[in-house]
Amino acid sequence: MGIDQLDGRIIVLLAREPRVGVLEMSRRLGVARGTVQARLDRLTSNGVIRGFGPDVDPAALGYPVTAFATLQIRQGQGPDVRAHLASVPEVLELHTTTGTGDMLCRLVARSNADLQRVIDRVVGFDGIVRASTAIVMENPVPLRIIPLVEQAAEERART
Amino acid sequence: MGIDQLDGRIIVLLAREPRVGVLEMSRRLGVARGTVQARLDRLTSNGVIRGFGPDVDPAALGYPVTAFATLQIRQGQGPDVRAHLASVPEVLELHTTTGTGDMLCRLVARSNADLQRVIDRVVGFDGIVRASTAIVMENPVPLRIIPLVEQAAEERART
DNA sequence: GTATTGCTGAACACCTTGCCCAGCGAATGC
DNA sequence: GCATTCGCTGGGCAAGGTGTTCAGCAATAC
Repeated sequence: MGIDQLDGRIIVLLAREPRVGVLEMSRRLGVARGTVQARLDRLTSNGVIRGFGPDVDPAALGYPVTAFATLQIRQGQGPDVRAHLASVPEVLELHTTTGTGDMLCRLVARSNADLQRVIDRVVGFDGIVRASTAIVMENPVPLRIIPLVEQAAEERART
Repeated sequence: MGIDQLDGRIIVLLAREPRVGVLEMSRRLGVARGTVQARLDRLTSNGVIRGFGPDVDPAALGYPVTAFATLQIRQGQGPDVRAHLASVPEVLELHTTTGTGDMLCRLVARSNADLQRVIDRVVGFDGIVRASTAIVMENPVPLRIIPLVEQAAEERART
């Protein structure tokens, strides 16, 4: 487990310029093409790189409102609630957290008014006891991984 | 704004098999290659597709613990707190939410014990009044976009 | 000392990409 | 009604990348 410096540089380069090919990467990194290919194969089969899925902006799709909802679940209703939430397209993400029956989910909606509809659909399910919602106003740090990758590569280097 | 059915099929196909090229996509979708290229160009310049960055799994990097922290910020300290949090690699994401001075951030750590170190670093900053943390136990719905894309394409189709 | 592992540099055929073009149907504007 | 514009089609072209394999070599492990 873990990545070395070359792995780190590959991931960072890939994150900054996803369009570069293997050959171009090998040129930029100063290593052989086969090396980059082997590293990439290893990183993907390792599970370090899950995939290269397109990063879609919900706002551009017509869903500019994001919110986080904390749900309190009745004991034993977890599986049902999960299935219910998974069936709602506006639920982008769902986590179960510490504490009895607590879940945290990320929602999107077409507008603040539409958010009410989404929340009603989300909480309108037997097994959800209580819900509290926080609407996102700004996103100063969008989901990122580069700093963590660099730190992981650095720490490995000191070994 | 918005996407039509072909756009939706392109995004979904791309999300399921990110490695396919433009030519292969055109074959699978039954349209001309130039069409797929034009749509992709439009989707990326539209901002619907932000990029194709590698999807890195923090757990495989050695950070298997995820948590969400809600922070209460002292009035006027917002910008400073943002800069501080942005400088912490373990902060993967930061949102400001409704309510006075509230922020929500996603953290990762090497272990539960390490999480304490991360939290100390995060909250050890003037301007953060209070923090409450929820540790993620399970992730029944990982970050997803396909259902929303399909819904957006469907709704557009009915126009 | 020997085997193993990982990187290098090169070669090969194959295929995709990026770009161009003319034609055509449908929607739009006059 | 008629002309224009727009998007999709299907084709062609040169250029370059990909997937794969190979031998050589250095560092490491046994």
